[in-house]
Formats: sequence, C-alpha cells, structure tokens
Amino acid sequence: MNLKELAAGLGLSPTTVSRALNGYPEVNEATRERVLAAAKRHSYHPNTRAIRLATGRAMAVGHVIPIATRHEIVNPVFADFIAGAGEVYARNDYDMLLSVVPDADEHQTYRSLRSKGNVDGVILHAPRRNDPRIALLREIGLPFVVHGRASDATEPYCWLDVNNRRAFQRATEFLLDLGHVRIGLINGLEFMDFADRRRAGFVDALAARGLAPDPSCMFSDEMTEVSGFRAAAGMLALPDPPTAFLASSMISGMGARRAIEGARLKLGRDISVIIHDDDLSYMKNGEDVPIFTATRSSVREAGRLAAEMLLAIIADPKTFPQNRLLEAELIIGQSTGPVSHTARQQMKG
Amino acid sequence: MNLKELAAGLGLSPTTVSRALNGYPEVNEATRERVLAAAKRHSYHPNTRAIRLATGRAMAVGHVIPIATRHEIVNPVFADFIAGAGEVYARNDYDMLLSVVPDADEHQTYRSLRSKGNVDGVILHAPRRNDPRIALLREIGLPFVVHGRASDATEPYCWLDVNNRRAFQRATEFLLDLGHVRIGLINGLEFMDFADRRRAGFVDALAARGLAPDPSCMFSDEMTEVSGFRAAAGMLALPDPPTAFLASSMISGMGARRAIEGARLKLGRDISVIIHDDDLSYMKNGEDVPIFTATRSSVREAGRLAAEMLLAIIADPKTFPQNRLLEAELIIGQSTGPVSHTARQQMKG
DNA sequence: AAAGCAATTGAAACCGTTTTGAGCAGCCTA
DNA sequence: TAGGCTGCTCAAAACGGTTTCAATTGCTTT
Repeated sequence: MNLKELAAGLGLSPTTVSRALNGYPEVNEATRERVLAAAKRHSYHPNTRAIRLATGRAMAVGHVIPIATRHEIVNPVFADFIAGAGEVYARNDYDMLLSVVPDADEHQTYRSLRSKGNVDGVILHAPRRNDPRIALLREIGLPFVVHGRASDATEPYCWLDVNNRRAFQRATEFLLDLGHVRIGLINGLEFMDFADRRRAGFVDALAARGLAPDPSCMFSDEMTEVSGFRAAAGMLALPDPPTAFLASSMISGMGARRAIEGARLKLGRDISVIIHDDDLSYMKNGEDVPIFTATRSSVREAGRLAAEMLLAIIADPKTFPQNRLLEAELIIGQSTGPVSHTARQQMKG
Repeated sequence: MNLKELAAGLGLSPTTVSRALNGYPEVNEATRERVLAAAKRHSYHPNTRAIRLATGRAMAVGHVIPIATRHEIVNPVFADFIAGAGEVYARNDYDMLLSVVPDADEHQTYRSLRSKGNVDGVILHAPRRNDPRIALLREIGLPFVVHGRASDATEPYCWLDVNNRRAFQRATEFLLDLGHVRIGLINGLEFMDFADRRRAGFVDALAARGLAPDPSCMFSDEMTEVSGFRAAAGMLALPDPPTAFLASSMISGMGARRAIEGARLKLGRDISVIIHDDDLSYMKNGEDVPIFTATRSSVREAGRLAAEMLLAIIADPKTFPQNRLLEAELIIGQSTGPVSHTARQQMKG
C-alpha cells in the first residue's frame, strides 16, 4: 500500500493525502479525519526510502566505531552509550547507523557517509589528544558531537565530556587524605584525550601536596581486565610498592583486585583502590554499598545527552556549538581505607 | 556532484554512466575507463537514498536490541557480536541499523522496519524459550537469522547457536571427574533459551552419575557481576555449600570470585569455578594461561557468521534455512582443581 | 544491395514521496 | 459587479538514481 493507492481509494490526490498525514494546516479537518482513518485501516506506513529522497534528509545518525587495529578491542562502554543515544533517536524517529571500521579507514568512512548522504550527523567517539577527525568533519560539513574532547582544536565545536581531570584530582586528594603517598595510576592509553586529562588531574593533586609522580607507578594501556591485573601486579612487585591504586575503569579495577588478592592482600584494608565507574548496566559497582570507591558518571546518560545535542544541531545547524561538562560524583565504597603501615612494611620486606 | 552532472561533463547520458559504474557488460571498455576516471576525479559517490528508492532494496540490516524493561540491562555481548557482524556488512556495502527499544515495543519495531522498508533483513537477538518473534518475522516476511534458537518453533528457520547444552554438560563432567559432587549453577535467566539449554546440560551430566540436582544450588538471574556475587555468596552460606560453581559468563564468574574471596577461600584450591567465556575483547579470560577454566566460544565470530548467513538469505531468499551449531572448546585454566575435603569440612563447620 | 546482427548508446519511464505553483469555489468588500 | 481574499484541492515537477525499450552504427551475410 503506497500513497498513490491510498489516495486513489479515497478519491483524493496524493498531494492532499500527504499533507493530511503530515499535519499541514491547509487541509480540511473532515478530510484529514478520513485520510487518517483510511491510513490506519490499511496500516499505511510511508516508505522511508522515498521520504528520504524527497526531503533530502537521511533521518539517521551515524556512529563510527573504530576497532583498534593492534588489539582489536571494542570499547565496552559503547553498548551503554548507544543504549542511551538509541533511546533518544527512537523517540525522534531517527535511525541509528553503526559503522564498525578499522581505525585506519575511519576518515574514508566519514567522507563516504557524507557524500552518499546516509546520515544527517555523527557522534564522534573516543577522541584523541590531537584528533584530526574534528577538522575533517568540519571540512566536509557533517554535523557532529564529540563524546569527549580534543585538546588541540582551535575553533569551537560541539562536545560533551566528563570532567576527567577534576574527577581524578578529587580521587587522588581523597587517597592523600587517607595518608596514602605512593599511589599507582592504572590509566587508559594516554594518546586518548580522556586518559591524558585523568593523568593531569592525578599529577596536579600530587603536586599540590609537594609530591612528585613516580613514573614507575604510572601505567597506561587498553582498559581490560588483563591489563589492569598486569599493571597492579607489576607495581605491587616494586621494591616500594604503592598502597593505593587509581584505576581508569571498573574492568581494569577488577584486574587490579585480582592482582591484589593474588598477592594475599586485602582490598580496602591493605591496599586501597578507586576506580572510574561508567555505571554500566551489566557491570554495576555494587547495589546499596558500592564495591569500589569510585568517581561515577553514567555513560548511558552521556549517550542520551549527546544524542539530544546532535539532533538539536541537525534541526538548526546555525546554533552555536554547545558544550557540556559533566561532573563525576565521588562515591565511597568498600575499597578504600587509611594507609596500613603494617601492610606496607610487610610488602616491602 | 550527481549522476546527471557527471554525465553532462562527459558528454554521455546518465544511462551509460550508470551502467559503466555498475559494471554492466554492454558498455565499451574505453568509455568505462573514461567514466571511472571522471568519477574518481570528482570523487563521485552515488546517493544512497536514490539508489535505495530506485532498486527497492534497503542495503541495510537491522539489529533490534531489546532493553529489559525491569532491569534496563544491555547485554554486554552485543558490543562484540556487533563488531563481528559489522565487519561483514562493511565488506558488503551494507549498513547496520540499530534499534534500541524497550522489549515491550519489539513487535511494533519489527513491523515498522518492514513496512517502512528500512532494512532487508534482521538479526534476532536473545531468543527466549518460546519466542513469538520468530513467527512474527515469518508472517511479515522479513528475512532473519536468529542468534541462538527457540525450542518451540515448528517450522524451520535460520539460526546460529553455540551448543550450550553440550558445553555445560562437558563442564559439569569435568568437575565431577575432579571429585566435585555438590556443584552450584549460576545461570542466566532461564526463560532465555540458551540458559534453559545450559541447565539441561548441567542436569543431564549430574543424572548420568546418578546425582539429583539440588534446587538450592541452582541460581538464575541476569548475568551481571553483582548477581554472580549474590548467587555464589548465597550458596556458600548454605549448611552444605558447593565445592564448585558453573557460571554462565565471565562477568558473573567475576562476581563469584569476589564472593569466594570474601569468604576467605582460594579460587582453584578451595573452590573450583568454570565459566562460559564469550571471548569478549575487553574481557579476555587471561592471556597465555586462562584465569578461569571455561567453555569458550567467540561471540564476535558468531556475529561474523550470522551476518554472512543473513546476507546469503537476502541475496537469495529461496535458499533453504541454514543452521549452524558451534561447539564450545573446554579450556583449562587456574580456577579448577580436585575437590578439597579439608576446605569442605572447614566450610561446613 | 537488402537483410540481419552485434555492439553501443540514449530517451523516457519508474521508484514513492514532498513541494511548488496554480486553480477553483464561495464569500466579502467596495 | 468587479476584485480580492480565504479555504481547500490538485497536477506536475522535483529528488537522483536504475531499468526498459528503442535507436544508431558498422559489419557480416545472402
């Protein structure tokens, strides 16, 4: 059942039927009723392909998910981010288009999304410290919102980020207040912008207390369980091991816990750990009492907000670039406590 | 730059240019060269919206991701499954369309995907024991591949599944061979088909040794860390606690480990654990030596295979429904060992 | 030299909508 | 009664490709 048939059945022109269905004011109310009734009766849905060609809009948003060529790792926060964004798209009758591409092909993917007209805009994921994709998207004129930020951009653009620097600064201060002076950082890859900012917050907080960061206590890698384990195990084996860790995600925190327990130490008593908690639905940080003390910021909510920003830009490209900086909450769980000097002596000995 | 302009520039008709670009045999090779060169020079990409309208094909595949209304949980295996499937779509110039919908709206979503012509086919995720969606998809004539199976289907349909029953049967036998007789099952929600089959495998293996399953040692819930913890902690508190656990995922296995360590028991010595390992990229089960003994089957590979099956069906809907049953490997890690009778006495006391 | 055929190209219809530019009543105003 | 305005409707032209059917050219055959 298409528009022409529906119109013929009603003895009307396709024009009028189209207008009736799309709520144009100039059609007679009685006529509109008739049309709507007939559309429902025949369960008529306009063909999206035709609408898209006629209007020139794709009614779709792209998410390009780069696969790190080296490790083939999919960022585990995507699932929740996309769930949040998808909610918003569904409400606004937009489609979500996912392109999973090796990171080397990413530029080409954006160009072709643009020139083939598949999407009206994109969300840019996992920005790096200096990210050429931002200039590219501006150049090809594809509306975009960055989930995160890039440090080097000279012109304004639209982004939504967590205040990573401040979050890690506060977490570090919290550990310092508990008497920890040797703190191990288990960070993400530091060419990623968020990881860079987190390290800055960590270093700042140390410096404010006159402490110099020790490179052997700063680890940076993909945020997987295994790499969290490796980082923590390595630092625990140092002659002067840290008494606390700051881990960049729930998942690397779980790796750290495995290392701590492997060393027969007790989390929260012998060693403190603070993680960053993206509040992933399948990886909740406990229920009533959090497992880990954490800086928490829901990535799903970030997905919702980013999607809303993008739809606003698509609706009116002239809107001035919006920015949104979310503050993470510091929530206290069972994984932190005052520095244990006996445990420390034991580890050193 | 569109087809008409490109053709005008070359002094050719749009017809010939279209044919040249699409590899039709009747165009002169010299002409084709000229056209291809010009297309490249102007970086011409045909407008997808127009192609879709003209050909009547969507060149897109849908993945409907249901959000469990109760818990709002996104299945963590989606990220990797989609990465695998997306790879195949990209190679074949198909788009991947994601719809994130509350599970109550799923039927409506499929109907509208169909009638609006947004996709040429869909992948059906997370089938339940009796899943009405299969009948629905057949009824509305939308090609589909099920990731998993449903037990009640009477007519053949296309699916790709892991042999869950056999995997859990083998895992249980392995534990029995190590002397474990009280084994706790930490399963997914049992209205999900895969969880149902896993329980069947578990029960079968016990029965084959003349053992009756104890309902207090069988737990079933969403597969999150917290719920794995709760299940294991609960069973460990029983008067006669299990000496081994069989957990449905890496994530619930990590929850179980937390409970085990919270009870001051040592994983692999005091308590054995086998998990099912989907081989998630961000949650690898160790590197050289697996952390957990596991039944392993890559969900990313499953994504690739399912996508290939779907594209084959779309290309030729008359192909007989293909099925593919993947066997999980049983890999031996550090989390299992012979039953420890001293530990058992201790737990009971 | 007429007919037939292969190789190549093009005009026009088509896909199913939206949107532009009129057109036609009927009524009001001057 | 002419002119204008309002309220409603429609024919036709987009949108940018694909595809059908016809036309032209140059050869080969009879």
